[in-house]
Amino acid sequence: MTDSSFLQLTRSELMAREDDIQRASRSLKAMSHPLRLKILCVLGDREISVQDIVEYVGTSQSNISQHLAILRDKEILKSRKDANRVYYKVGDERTLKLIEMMQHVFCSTH
Amino acid sequence: MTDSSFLQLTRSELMAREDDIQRASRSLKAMSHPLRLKILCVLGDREISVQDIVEYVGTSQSNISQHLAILRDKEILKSRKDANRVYYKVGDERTLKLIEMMQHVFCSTH
DNA sequence: TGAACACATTAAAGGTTTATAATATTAGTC
DNA sequence: GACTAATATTATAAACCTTTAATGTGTTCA
Repeated sequence: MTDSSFLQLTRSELMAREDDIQRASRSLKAMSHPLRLKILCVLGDREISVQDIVEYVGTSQSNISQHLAILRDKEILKSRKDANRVYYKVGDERTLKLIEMMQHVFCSTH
Repeated sequence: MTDSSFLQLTRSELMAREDDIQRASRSLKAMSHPLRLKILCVLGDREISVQDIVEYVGTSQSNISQHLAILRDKEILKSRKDANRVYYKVGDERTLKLIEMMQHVFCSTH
């Protein structure tokens, strides 16, 4: 091993980096399931109800609900309850940017 | 369901979209394991040998080799053999951009 | 040629994730 | 209060992923 910026890090900087890795990989893992990625693409910057997500994405209500729970737990999505329905949207601006970047990298229509 | 850009898509556009989703989620899944993400971060835009990756990342040679194989299979990394050693680097510019974007979203030092 | 190095492959045990089906909860309507 | 609609939860079996340990392959160098 010759030389690296890694070798110049203090112990606490290394641990922060380790934390970032753990947090990032948890989030990415949450996003990397085909149905969950489809949910994110369908959402974009819109807010959509569970039943509409079910129709767009095309699987059972129970299945969608579990995938939404995973995305909510990892704070990738936020939900809001209005009367009978629950509406979901992407949690913050940076996550939305990341989704756009992913579309840019992976989608044929770009 | 009220209205959506999705409803205006032709069948073949929908299938292209489905393909994008499958391809993207396979790639993201490959990137979302903590060790593999760490490999990507360590690499950045450099080209590094397997043994150096082992030292930076900190697990067994066999384990690193298996994770590298996954990243290579999914075309996230490219490898080049020089004499005794194998060097890895990120496969293309867009993937590199995506990694930078991820760091921007997830790393405390940004 | 043989020893040592760098890397890849394989097998197996353990853990995690997923879809499905069944059931529960909460809110609105009659 | 009973009924329906919308969403969440739970249990479970199957599929999948990960690490470890052992072994294999190719390359250098004495």
